[in-house]
Order: sequence, then C-alpha cells, then structure tokens
Amino acid sequence: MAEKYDPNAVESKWQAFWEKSKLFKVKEDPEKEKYYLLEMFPYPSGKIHMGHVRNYTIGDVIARYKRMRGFNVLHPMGWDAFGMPAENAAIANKTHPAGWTYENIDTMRLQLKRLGFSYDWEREIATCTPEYYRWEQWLFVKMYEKGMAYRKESFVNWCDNCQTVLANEQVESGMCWRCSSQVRQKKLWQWFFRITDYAEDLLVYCDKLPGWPEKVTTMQKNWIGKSIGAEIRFPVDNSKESIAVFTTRQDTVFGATFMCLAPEHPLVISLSKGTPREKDVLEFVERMSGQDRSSRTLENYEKEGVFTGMYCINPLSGRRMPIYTANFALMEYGTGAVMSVPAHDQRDFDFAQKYGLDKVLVVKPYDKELDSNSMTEAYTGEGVLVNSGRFDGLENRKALDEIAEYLEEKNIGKKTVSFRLRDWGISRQRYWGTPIPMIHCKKCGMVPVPEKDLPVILPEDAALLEGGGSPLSTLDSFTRTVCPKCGSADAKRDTDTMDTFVESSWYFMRYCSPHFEDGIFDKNKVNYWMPVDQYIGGVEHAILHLLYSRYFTRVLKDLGLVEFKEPFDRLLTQGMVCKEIVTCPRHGFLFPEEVEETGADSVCKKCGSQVVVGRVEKMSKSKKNVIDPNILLEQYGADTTRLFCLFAAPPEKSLEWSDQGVEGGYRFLNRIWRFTWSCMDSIKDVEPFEGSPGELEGNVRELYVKIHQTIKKVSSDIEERFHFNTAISAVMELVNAMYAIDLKEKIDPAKAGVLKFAVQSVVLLLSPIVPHFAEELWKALGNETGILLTSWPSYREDAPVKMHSNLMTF
RNA sequence: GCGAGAGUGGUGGAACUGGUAGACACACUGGACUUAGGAUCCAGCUCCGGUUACGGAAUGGGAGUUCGACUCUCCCCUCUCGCACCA
Repeated sequence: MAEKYDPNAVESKWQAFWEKSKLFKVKEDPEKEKYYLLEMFPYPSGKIHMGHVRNYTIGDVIARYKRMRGFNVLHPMGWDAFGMPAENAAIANKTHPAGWTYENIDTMRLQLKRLGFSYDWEREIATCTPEYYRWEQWLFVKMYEKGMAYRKESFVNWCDNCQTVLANEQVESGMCWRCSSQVRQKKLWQWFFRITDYAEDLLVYCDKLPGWPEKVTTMQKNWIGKSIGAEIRFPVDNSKESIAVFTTRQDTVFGATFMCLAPEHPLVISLSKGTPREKDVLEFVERMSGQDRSSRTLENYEKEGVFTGMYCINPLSGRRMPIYTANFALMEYGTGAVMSVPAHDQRDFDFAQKYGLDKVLVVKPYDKELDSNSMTEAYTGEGVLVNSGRFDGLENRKALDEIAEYLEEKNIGKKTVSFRLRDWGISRQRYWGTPIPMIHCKKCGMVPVPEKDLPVILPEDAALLEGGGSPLSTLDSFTRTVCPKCGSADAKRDTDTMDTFVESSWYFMRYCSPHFEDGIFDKNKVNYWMPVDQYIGGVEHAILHLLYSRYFTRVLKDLGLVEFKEPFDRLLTQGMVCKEIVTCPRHGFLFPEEVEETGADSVCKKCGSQVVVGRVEKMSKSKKNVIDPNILLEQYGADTTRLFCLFAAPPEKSLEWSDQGVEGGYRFLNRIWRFTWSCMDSIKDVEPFEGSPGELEGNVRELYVKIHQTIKKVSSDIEERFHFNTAISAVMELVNAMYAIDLKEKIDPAKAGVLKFAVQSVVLLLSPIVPHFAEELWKALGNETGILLTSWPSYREDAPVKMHSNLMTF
C-alpha cells in the first residue's frame, strides 16, 4: 500500500486491528484522570443518518483527543430501543417489534463500526432488554414507595392516530410531536412522576451549569416557568363557596371586575346549577371539552365565555363581580381561576369589550392620563395606584409586596409561587415499552411487584392491534396474576407501559456498570465515572430528555444511590445537517440521486424536466434532501466523511452539505498521502528534528516554525472550543507550506529531520479526525507504537504566536 | 407578542481579550505537465477606477465611544430557532 490512497483497504485493516486489540475497552483506574464522553444514543430506526454521523464524529474526535492527552476515557454506545416506530412497523409488516428492533440495531452497529468510532462495545446496552428495564421497574417501585410515582385521573393529551397519551412536552402547538396529528383531551387514570417537587431546584441549578449553552438553560427556565405572586380567595355571593385565584398582579386587585373560571373548574357546574344560566354553561363546557387544550390556546383563537349566573365579592374593593367561565382560563395553571382586571390585562380587556363588562383603572401611568372608558388597550406598564383605597398613591411595584402582606394579615390570601411545569405523565397505552410493575388487587388496592419478581417481562405473544390501543390489556395471561400481598387471585397487572423518555433518563448511569446484576448500577463505578464530562446531542432534546435526566439524577441522589445531582457537566448541542431541496415540476421533491447534472442546469432523471433548486433546510426523508452515509463510505471512506463533517462548520452551527466540499476533503487527504510517499525514502529512517530553530535556515526553518505554530493552534482549537474546522484549516496551511519545500533538490539530514517532523505532526494532529488514515501513515513512517498509544504532540513555547506573520523569528 | 442567536467575497466559513478584514476550503480564471485530463502542480480571485504604480469604497443600514471597531454602546431592518392567552 503505497502509491494510491485506498480508503476502503486502509479502513477495514485498522478497524479489524482495533477490534482485535480492544484498545477502547476501559475500566476504572484511580491513577488516571477520568473523562466520560457521551453522545446521545440513537433510536434504532433502521439506518444511521447524517445527523448521527455528525454527532458521533464530534464525540469520537474528542474521545480520541482526550485519550492522547492521557485521560481514562469512557466512551460508550447503546440503543434507545423502545418506542412506537417499532410497533407501527410490526403492524405494517406483520412481524414482531423485537425482531424489527434487533435487526435495526445490527445494521446500525455495523455502520457505526464502519465509521471507525472508538466505542467500548462491551458496554453496549439496549433499553428493550429485560436486563435493562428490570432496573427501571425497580426504580419505579422505589419511586412509588417514596410517593414520587403516583396515579391520578386527569385530562391528558390524547393522540387518536398513535392511540396513546402524550406528555405536555410531546405536544407541539396542538399536534402530536411524532405524527403531527391533532391532539385532544381525554380523561384517564394515569401514572405520574412528581417532577414538580424539584421545580425550584431544577430552576436554580440552571444558573449553575456554566458548561451548558445558555440557550438550553434559558429554554429550561422558561419551561419550568416560575411566577411569583399571590393566591387570593374571593367569596361567592350567597354561598359558602369561595374561589381561589392565582395572580402575579395583586397590585391590581382593586381593578378586578369579573372572574373567569376554566371550563373544567369544578365550581363551574355547581355554581350555575339551578340558575337560568345552567343550560348555556353546560353547553359551553361540553363544547370546550371536545377541543384540545393547545388549539384552544392559539393566539388567534377568539376569547369567549358564558356567565354562570353567580357573583363573587372582591375582598378588597367589595365589588360584586360576575363569574364567567372562559376558554382562555386554563385548569392546569395556577388554580384554574383568573381574577380579571380589564384595564391592565390585554386578555381581560378583550373579554370585557366583547361582553360589555366594566373597567376600573387602578394603575395611573407616570406620563399620561388614562380614562377607563376611552382606552383602546390594556395598560400593563408601571404607575401609581388609584381607586385602590388605602393603597392609593403607592407605586404599583411597591404595592405588589404591600398588598400581598395585607392579604396575609387579613387572612384572605397569601404570597405564592406558581410553576408552569407539571408532573410528568408516563403512562402509555402501548405495547413496546417497559411494563409498569404494579398490581391492582381488589382487596389491597395498588400493590407494587416485589423486587424478587422483577422484571415484569414484556410478553412476546401480545397481539398488536391495527388501530393501536393497549395490547397488554387484552392479553389475559399477562393481566391475570396473584396479589403479592394477600395472595388473592382477584388481581390484575397494570397494563400501561412507560414513556420511553424514562429509559433515556438514566442510561448514562447504567453504562458505568452495564452488566451489573446486583442492582441498578455499581455505586462505586458510577461515582468514579459520573458525572458525564461532555455530553453531545441535538438541541431538540433541550427540554424533554435533558430535564428528565436532571430530575432522575436528583431522585437517585435522594434515594442515596448517587452523590451528585447534575448528570452532565458540559453540554454541546450540535447544529443540524442541511441540504438544499430539489423539486421537479412533475415529480415533486427529488432525492439527490434522482437529479442529473447537465452542464449549467440540472434535470430530473425520470422526466428530463429542469429542476428547481430550493432553499437549504434540515435533511429530512420527507423532503428528500438526504445523503445516505453508506454511499459516502463506499465512495470516499469513513475518514473523508468524518473530515468533511468537521470542516464544513463549527459543531454548534448548522452544517450545509456540499458534495464538492466532500470532494475537497478527499483531495486534502490524498495530498498528504502523496507528499508523504514522495519523500518516504528520505525520511523513513530519520529521527524527527526537535532542536532549536536557530540551527536551521531558509524555508526549512520557516517550515519548522510553522509546525510548532500549527501544533499550538490545533491544540487550542480542540481543547478550548471544539473548533475542528479551524484546526483542520491550520493543518491545511501546514501542508501547503510543506509543498513549498523542494523535494527534487538534495535532501540533507537537517531538512530530512524537519520533513519527518512535519509529516508526523500532520498525521498526529489529524489522527482523532481521520484515525484510519493516520494509523496507516504513522506505521508506514516506521513507528512501532500505534498512534492510539502515542501522546498528543507538544510545541515549543518559544514559537512566535502569530500565524500569518512575516516575522517568523525566535 | 416575548426570549435567544445570527447577518462578513460568487459559496461554506476565518479573524479568540478592539490592532494588516476575507485564513482555510469550494467555485471560477489562467498557466505548467500532457495524446488527453473532470487527475496533479503553480498562480490569480471583495468591489469600483487605472495598462502599471496606485487610489477609493466595503463586514445588513444609521449614529456613537476610540489613535484605531467585524469586534464595544444605542436605534432600525432582515433571517433562524425556541416559547406563546401561564393569570
């Protein structure tokens, strides 16, 4: 193997070597500093896509770099293997989800190996195996015992298409996050995790995660949504009832002129009962319950409501306020009741305009006069209180506190904090997931499956239903059981399975002792490896997965199983992989391979029409702007594929695919290859020059200085910012400088030494990025020790800092 | 509407704490080698004017701080992402 660079030959050779030598296998070593590098594990959907390639390439480069820096690197991989696509595919193909899943895992594992990623494959886990979910069930029981897991009947987001419940996090503007169909509300008994217990702590620690992108912590903060305000009770006129409201604007209580209850609010029905309004109210509530929460909350959605026929009394102003039920009041937030202050809240203003309700101005702006009859929109700014009794003249910001205290004194309200975050509903009426290890006994009620009976195996013979629905509930052999407490045969297993986000909330801990059988994980090993030093994945998990994982880590800490509460020290969210969309006027979206390049234009291979090259968007199968990694691997090999993914953009930015860019990367590797072989005979048996530049002269000296500058630049680009694109371009500069050396002229020993140093440096610096290529040349250059066991190169501190300086002196 | 980020040649992107704007690459142009090259090597390549020397303009637009601004401050425009009747 000399003249021509043959990536396939080089790569299969070194992949076989790595596999045999088990160099990526790690164990705890107290002598070495540990580094836990983790990439988000994939769902085994069938094949690896470019997003995976980018994500895992970034991770692999860091893992390999850290190893060369002497760290004990844990770099595991596994499969987020439960989930609905397996079930859907099984229904469509009349196969079993397990078969489909394991086949996909095999395919994808091969692809990952073909890309040369340095995983410790002995730690591989698949979350659909009983060895894994057994511990999830164990943890569920622990959580149940602590009251952290509980069951309640509640309205849930229901997707008719998927026939299952969705978490709030899985509803995107009224649509199912997975299939994009309308989500509606349904009342069901569901299991929940009490994540709200940790709302405050999760929020506070958002500011203690300096290694996370601010964008992500901001999104989490918004999601948790803490509001500071007050809860105030409004007595209902002619009744013993009172209505509690939550408000952040207790400074405007005197301006509250009516009350709005969510249609689901229990008082709506009871208050209107027997009044002439009853029929209208029932009709309204009925109509609203058919609509899903999210479409009811779209901005352009018209506010509407009906009068319940009853009044309540404003506890501060004494005003008699009509009680409405209104569509914009949400049962899930606060208390499900809103004190409406039309003069100072736009929603209340709109509602008051529509139904002819009074407005009372209570905050007077500093700079203008307002009149409640002529105002055209609510005034939400600051000002001085008016029409507010004893609080008149107070600045409204100060009044927030004073009024809250006054309410507490008079025992009609109290300061309160409200969170937008709600408990995590984890029940799914689906098959391919972890069974919830609970038994419903007629006599004892809810009984957890005892530890010795775990795991509750997901039965293989369940009949998947065409229209969805819960297959376990129809499987008598599964549901029928004996109560572990009283032995009664009148007991049934819970037939729900867990949300698949539960598996991914603790997999990073399991990797530390993946085959441990005496517990969820080996505590010592977890405490050695955790927390994850660097986590890498897509921003799409900014809220769901990352928040759940932070929550689980806290639960595990409170159970005494771990000693930390934040699982991920540093987080890198890599950008999307994009490509322009190509459409044919007759055939619609076209795959890249369906387009024929004909000179200046491109045409559709099917019909010959000229195609339209559209905007650059995230690669997606539906838009057909995808590149199959396999084609790249065949044509250019893993190293070029990896090189391009890193060179085209810094990791956190989106990457625009370019076939010519890939070609350029391939050329660059060939350029190094050719140079190395063209001077191989002169440098193979020479020691690299490592002396002072003062001993050299002319362009050889310049080259020598450049090598040191390059080592420094590449080291800092990788170490500090993961900016592989500039690291690569620095090496490209060095290679260009090498080409400036005349190899036809006689090569004296000094020159040979510098050339050897140059070539070896290039190879070492690129080795985390193009590992097979580097190994091959490293060995060809006469090095006995493999590159994996070689240290990262160091540079002379006395090398001039500036890269493009003409004054390259020491 | 709220929040975050971005805007630099024909294109992707450099310029880290203010100090030669456009590194590196893609595309393009020219040359060399050549039967040939879509391989390779060398060179050119922000825009305008000029044969050259050179001059002028330029980092979305406008102002400001500074000896000096892609970088800092303010206003405006555009785009991307996230949240969105949260009381």
